[in-house]
Amino acid sequence: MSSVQHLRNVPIFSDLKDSDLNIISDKMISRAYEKGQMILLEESQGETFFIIVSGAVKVTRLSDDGREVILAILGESDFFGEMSLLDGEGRSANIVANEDAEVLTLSRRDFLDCLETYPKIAIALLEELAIRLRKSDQHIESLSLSDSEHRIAITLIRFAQELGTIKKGDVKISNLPFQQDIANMAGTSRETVSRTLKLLEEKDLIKKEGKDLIIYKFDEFRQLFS
Amino acid sequence: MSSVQHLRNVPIFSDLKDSDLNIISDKMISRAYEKGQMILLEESQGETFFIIVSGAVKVTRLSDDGREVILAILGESDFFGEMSLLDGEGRSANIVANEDAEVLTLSRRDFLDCLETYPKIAIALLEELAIRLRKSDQHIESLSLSDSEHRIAITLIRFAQELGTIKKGDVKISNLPFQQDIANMAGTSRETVSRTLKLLEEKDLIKKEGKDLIIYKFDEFRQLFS
DNA sequence: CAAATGTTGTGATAATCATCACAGAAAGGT
DNA sequence: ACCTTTCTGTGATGATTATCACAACATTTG
Repeated sequence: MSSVQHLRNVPIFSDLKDSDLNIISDKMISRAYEKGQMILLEESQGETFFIIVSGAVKVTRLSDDGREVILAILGESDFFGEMSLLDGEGRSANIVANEDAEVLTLSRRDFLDCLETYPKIAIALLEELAIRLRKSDQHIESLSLSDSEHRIAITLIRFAQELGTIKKGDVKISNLPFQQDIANMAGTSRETVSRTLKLLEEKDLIKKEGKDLIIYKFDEFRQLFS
Repeated sequence: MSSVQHLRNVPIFSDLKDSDLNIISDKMISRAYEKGQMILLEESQGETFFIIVSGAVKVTRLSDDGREVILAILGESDFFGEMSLLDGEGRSANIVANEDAEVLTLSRRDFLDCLETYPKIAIALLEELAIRLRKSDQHIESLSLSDSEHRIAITLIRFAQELGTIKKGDVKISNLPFQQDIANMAGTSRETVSRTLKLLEEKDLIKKEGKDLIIYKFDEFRQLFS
């Protein structure tokens, strides 16, 4: 797929004419990262905007004692790097390739020019940030209340919404992240994730199938863990 | 203070000329709320943008079992309500007056017009949302890692940054929120907050003075809880 | 200024969950 | 196919912290 085709799939660019997309596309540089490779380091200066063409990355923060908190896992057509371009602060998070990943990058200068030239992009970006803020709020809520079973269930729901495919009310999450990553998102330990997944399976709410996970009756499941 | 004066203090409007501010100001309606009064209800349609002139509000989410999670406490010159205006989703949080509060409101229509007419506002708003997202990320981190002592300390740091006044390296938080509210932000219980504040005081890191709280050597304190 | 209401301090107890430890399973490399 | 590394399952144990219960203190209200 050409890089213009990719841009078209990115929500904040979807409103633009082909001619404008071409102009932007020409300014972008393609890069590839291997699984596990660090794409952006916390504390470094933020000078680039990234769009994911293929693969997935995780957005993390590291505590002083070296433990990792996963803020989000991003996939195809998601973008990142905009935050420090916008507010001028340093990076607030690390980005690591969670699988082999290919990205398009745009320089700070070109990105900000884009915002000025195409107010629609600015407004679309506002929408996107509003959505992310909403997700953060839900994340905060789930971490504040509730026991680990709820937190893990809510984390599964997040994955389902991002990566899941629906089939007659059930949702299948292909390539479920490792238990350690789920634990780092749910704010619990890897062992608790293991035990809880078993528990949910015994209650016939989910089913593990190799690398995939099926959530039965997704709507009811979501209801159950509100 | 006139309402134009207030607008001038709001970051997203601070770049505008007086003449433009006047135009916007004319479209705004002033409202007053008493302490404890609900300003916005979760799930209701979002049709209004609010700016706080005086007083304070808390942004909360309620879990199914009725417990309250406080996402933020906002004060003078802060604004809210923009999220559902931007992404069209329903409200994601409740807003309650935390003390008697006076606000200026702008309708959905006028707010969106503003964004189109003054691209600078859109960009300033992007900045503000980026800052909030950053704070949310920190909040998520603090809830994910760390024991209750850390979480409470970090909550105090957040208050200090929002409401505190510095005096020779110490920060004084006037009118510290109730322990129950601190607990709801830190994701812990009211009793644990009580015990932890005592503990921090015994360690000579903070001092309670009636309704106020002093954090000694704020920089070191922040270092300590990273 | 009493009474009522709201807020804080503190002990005792029990539940949840992190941690340690290790075995078994799966995936990846050569 | 074999070895190595990574990931998962599961028991035992102890630490942390929620919860209950109630007294003390503070603030508001009639």
